[in-house]
Parts: sequence; C-alpha cells; structure tokens
Amino acid sequence: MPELPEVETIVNNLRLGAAGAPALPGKVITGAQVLWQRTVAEPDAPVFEQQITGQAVRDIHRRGKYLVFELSHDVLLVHLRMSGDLLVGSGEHAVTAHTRLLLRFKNGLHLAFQDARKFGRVWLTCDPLSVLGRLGPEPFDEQLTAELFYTRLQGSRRQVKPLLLDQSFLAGLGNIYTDEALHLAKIHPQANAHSLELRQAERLLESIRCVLREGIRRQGASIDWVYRGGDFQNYFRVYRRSGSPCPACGTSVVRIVVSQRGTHICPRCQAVN
DNA sequence: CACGAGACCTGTTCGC
DNA sequence: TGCGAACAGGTCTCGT
Repeated sequence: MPELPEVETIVNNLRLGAAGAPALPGKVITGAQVLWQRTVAEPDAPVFEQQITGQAVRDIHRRGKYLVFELSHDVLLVHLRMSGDLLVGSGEHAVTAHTRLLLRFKNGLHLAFQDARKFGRVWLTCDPLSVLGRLGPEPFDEQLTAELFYTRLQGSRRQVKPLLLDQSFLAGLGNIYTDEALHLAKIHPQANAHSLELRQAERLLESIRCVLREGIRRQGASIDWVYRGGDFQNYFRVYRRSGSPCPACGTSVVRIVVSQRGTHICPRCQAVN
C-alpha cells in the first residue's frame, strides 16, 4: 500500500517521534516476537528474534519503499507492501489481530508491524545491499537530470507506466503516484517509453517530483481501512476518480487496466500517442 | 526482452 | 439480508 511519501512519513514519525510516541533512535530492543513466520524473509524467525534482541536503533531512513533501521550490529529492512504499517505503542494490547512482528523496548514501549494481507517482509542483515542493490535511483537524486532520465526512457521498449512501477528503473513510485504523475505530465500510461521526446521526459520527471513532494507535504494518502493521518487522498487528480471531472479540462476520468493494474486517466489530457 | 497470468493474503465494496 | 465477484497503495516467478 504505501509508496514513497507514505514510507517517508512513517520514517519521519519513527525517527523524530509523533503523536505522543517517542523517537526510536537511541532505544534498545529488549525483545522480539514473530507472529507470522513468513513476515521475516531473513534469517529464520528464531534466529531473528535472538539476533535483534539487545541491539540499539541508531538511525532510521528510507530507500525507495523500504524503511532502513540502522542497528548496533545489523540493518533491519522493512517493506510494507500492500497493507503493512508500523505503529509505536506502550503498555498492554501490543498484539492485535494483524500484528505480524513485535519489537519491545524498555518501559512497555513497542513497535508493532501490522499487516492484514501478510505481504510485507522484513530482513535482518549485515549486508543491506543484498536486498536494496537492484533499486534504481531515488526520484529526488540530483544526479538524476532530465537528460539522464530521457536517456533511460530511451533505453526501454516498454510502456511508460509499467516502467515507472519497476523499482529498478526508479525507486519509490507505486500505482497512485504513477497515475498522478502521468496525468500531470499529460502522458498516456501506455505510451512507449522510447517514443517520449526530451520535453516530455523533462515534464514527466518534474511531475513525478511534484506529486511526490505534494504527497509528502500532506503526510501521504490514507485510503481503504488504513489511516495514518495523511490527507493526500483528498487531492487526487485522477486516482480512483473515474466518472469525476478532470481537474485540468473537466472531461470524465476513465479507469482502464494497464499491466494488470487499475489505471486512471483523463482521455482528453492524456491522448494516446 | 517484454508481457500476461498466477501466486502470495485478507478485507471491503459492489452488483444481483 | 446474503453471497459471490471484483478490487485493493506490491513484488516475485513462470511460461510464451
């Protein structure tokens, strides 16, 4: 479920503390409990529980859609996939119906990995690149110039939407922000990547950065039954707005399917090439 | 190489 | 009201 802005928001809250919860950096993990074995991709759950206990959280940051916890000896990587969330709490009732992993700290403080659909995964490793190594550039990386982005688009024969969703092409976009960015750039999701001109590539990169910045500023989107405070869902241009008017031209937004993902476009602004 | 289908999972919403 | 189908913010693997 979460894309770059939602992950960024969660990281910021865990790093700095939010809503009465303390910041995690500096705290020592006093115990761990794996409630759904497959949530832990590596190592085996019993080893994970034993190995993470006693390690302090040094810092937390984001790479693509991964949360990266720098611990005393290892790195904890968390990918929330479709329905995952990380919640800090204290006292009783730490484990609920959807808790898949629980990390305990002193004084009853805990970090719960909640994940209704069980797609989320965590890794405890001393070699984070073994997991993160294939990720493409960060969208806000200054090294990623419009010219370079254009060249990378030229290098693919794929449709532009599935290419943007490919984390090895660009790290962090998901279904929402891809639809929003393509609409803002006025590019059809099924346009061939290599057919885009330099000006379109420039506009697409700008649009990607624009919608991601907007998402971060609004603390992400909260849709379906997952709510974490963000309100970007109230500002979607096209995502899940079929039948509503395009904010740019008033034409009805249409839902199509592109590489098996629901896709929302304005048929007028995003004409097929 | 690129694409489609299926798998992994559970919960909500939609249509009859 | 009830029930099955469709759908959901992601990614991996397999077959063509």
